[in-house]
Amino acid sequence: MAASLSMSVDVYCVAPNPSDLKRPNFFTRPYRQQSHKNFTIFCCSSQSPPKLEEPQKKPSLSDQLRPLSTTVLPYNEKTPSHLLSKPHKSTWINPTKPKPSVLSLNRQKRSPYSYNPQIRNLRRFAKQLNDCDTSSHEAFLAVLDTIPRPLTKENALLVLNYLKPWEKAHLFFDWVRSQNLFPMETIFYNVIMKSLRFGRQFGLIEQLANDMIDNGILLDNITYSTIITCAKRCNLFDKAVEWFERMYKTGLMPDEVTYSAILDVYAKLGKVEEVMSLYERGRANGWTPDPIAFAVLCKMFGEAGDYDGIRYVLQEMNNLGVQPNLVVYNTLLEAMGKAGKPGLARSLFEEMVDSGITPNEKTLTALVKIYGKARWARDALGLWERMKSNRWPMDFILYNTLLSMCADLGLEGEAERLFEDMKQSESCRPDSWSYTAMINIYGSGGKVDEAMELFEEMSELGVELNVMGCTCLIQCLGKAKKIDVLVRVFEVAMDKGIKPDDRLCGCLLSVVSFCENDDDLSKVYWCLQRCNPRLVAFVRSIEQGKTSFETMKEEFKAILSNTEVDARRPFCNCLIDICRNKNLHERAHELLYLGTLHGLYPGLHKKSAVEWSLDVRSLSVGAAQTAFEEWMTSVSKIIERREVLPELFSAYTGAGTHKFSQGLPAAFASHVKRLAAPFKQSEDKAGCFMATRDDLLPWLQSRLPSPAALAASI
DNA sequence: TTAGGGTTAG
Repeated sequence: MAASLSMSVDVYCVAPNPSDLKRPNFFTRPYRQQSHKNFTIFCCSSQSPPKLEEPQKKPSLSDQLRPLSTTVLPYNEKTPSHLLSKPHKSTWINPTKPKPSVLSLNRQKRSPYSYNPQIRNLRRFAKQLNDCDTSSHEAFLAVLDTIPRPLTKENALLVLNYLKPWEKAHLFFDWVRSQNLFPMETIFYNVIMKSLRFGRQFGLIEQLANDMIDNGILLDNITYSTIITCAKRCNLFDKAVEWFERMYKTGLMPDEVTYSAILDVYAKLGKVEEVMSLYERGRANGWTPDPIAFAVLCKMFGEAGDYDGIRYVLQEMNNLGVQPNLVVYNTLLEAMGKAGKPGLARSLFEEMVDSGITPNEKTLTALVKIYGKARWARDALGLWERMKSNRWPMDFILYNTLLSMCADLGLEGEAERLFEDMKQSESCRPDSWSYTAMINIYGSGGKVDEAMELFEEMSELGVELNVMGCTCLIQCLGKAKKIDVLVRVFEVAMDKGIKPDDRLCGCLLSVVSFCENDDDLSKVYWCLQRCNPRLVAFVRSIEQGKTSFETMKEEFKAILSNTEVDARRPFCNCLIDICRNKNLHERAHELLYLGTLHGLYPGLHKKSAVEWSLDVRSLSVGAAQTAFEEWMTSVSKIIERREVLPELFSAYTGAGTHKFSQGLPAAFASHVKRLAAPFKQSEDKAGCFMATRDDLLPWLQSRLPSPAALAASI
């Protein structure tokens, strides 16, 4: 035995499959910590960022899931007794001997059924039950009396299969059971459970499962997989795992359907290690996963944006000779999009079409989204042409995604044509998403009147306004300084019961940052007060300039903790802009420091031996100016300490072509010009400002080092 | 939905 395989393993583990050793190690990536130091963002020390609460986390569920090594797969009644002792102690397992089983390689067989001559009568009867009024128990019983006789097991099962919604199926199930005509076998429970799963009735399903146990009725793989997937759909992940464990404890081995169902449970919880552990144990057990299992893995790695993981899945499928089907391709495309690989998504799509698979709505939606995000106008429009010429399937989600793509790419004319197409169509009429996309397009193009026309049209046609549409419109009105109209839109939205979210607050806060007169400012504050009074109180306290740094730090942390992750950086950007507009430069620097401390600006500064660079693309104009000053102050300190400097310094603002660009390159250019800093726009790379060490040194040495002094010299 | 698992929208 090769030394590398002579390893001690826990009794529950199977010996490693050598092919698994080729897998890229995506579990042990180094955690990159944001470095910082009090009031100096770019001279690093190693203090940990203060922990912010994640508002969307549900620790109560996932925390209940104990590690797999101590729960799932420990043993069953068939496990040899010598393996059950002292599970904590390492035991040598010879890989050439049979491995402990984790799943059955044979799927559960379904019992064959023969043609039922009464099928037409039974279907007619089921339809009568489906049509009858459930609110009247008597009416239901009256129809039940007319059931074709004799009421055999096969007849009852057929009727149960046809009944919907779940309430009717459940009533019928109880009635059949009360008739005591034949024993209620497993299949009855399986059929009713599937119906209950449609209604997301996990409580009832669990009750029935316990009835089965109490009455000695066997739970099979179909029962368990239905219970597990119902729990999953109800977000009761702890219940899903609990039933999976119970299955092992009763000695029943899961087949691949149940196994991939539980893989999906762990995947949905983001428990990648547990999923991979199960997957590898299954593989070591001789399992060749089917496309559905691979789709689960793809989705999981896609959600994590883990490109190595996606590559691993592709490699595994290739090694095992498993051809991706349409769903796997769709999942892979989504995953490539989430991992930020538009080029690979495009090749994968072509590979799929070449292999003879026709894309469906989901495929095209995924791809349109990817091209839109990547701002690949030519590919997106080419795809649209192919959709039309090949008559590939379209639905309203695809239409709306196309509209959003047009918004991302600023394709106003194309969006107008699509929107008209939707209005003419029977099945894809514009809904609130479509109107929002159009408002977004007009709003980001500064076309206030067109955006407002759509807002009025929505009201006339009874299309529901949503918070996103409202935010886009307010943003556009704010930029156009139409504050009275903005307040009216806000009031209408509130009257319609729209719940303001953090994006809307961020949008109002940005309007605050560029309001020029007090009258307008008080109107916008009035709106913001209704959404987030704590934020208003915070801004007011900053503006007054009397709050201590420590107090501000604590309150800022509390506000961020209560803010959705995506809205945190915009909040901080706006707050910095507000401070700079009020000439509170010191406070702006403190806020940038706090934002960096909380990880809102990752990758702001990069160092190599030859070049140090500042990437301000995700910063507002005021925040970018503040970051630049802070950077230069840090470099000054490094000069004072006579440390080594690189030859080149660069600041990157981006080309400013994005629809949300606030003209950052131009604002940055005038800022460095005002400071007489030796940064020059690169001719090769738009939005990149370069300075050599030889130019920068004398300029910095002629300046005072403090940021406040730098700012004061503007 | 026709006894069990997987994929689409700011």
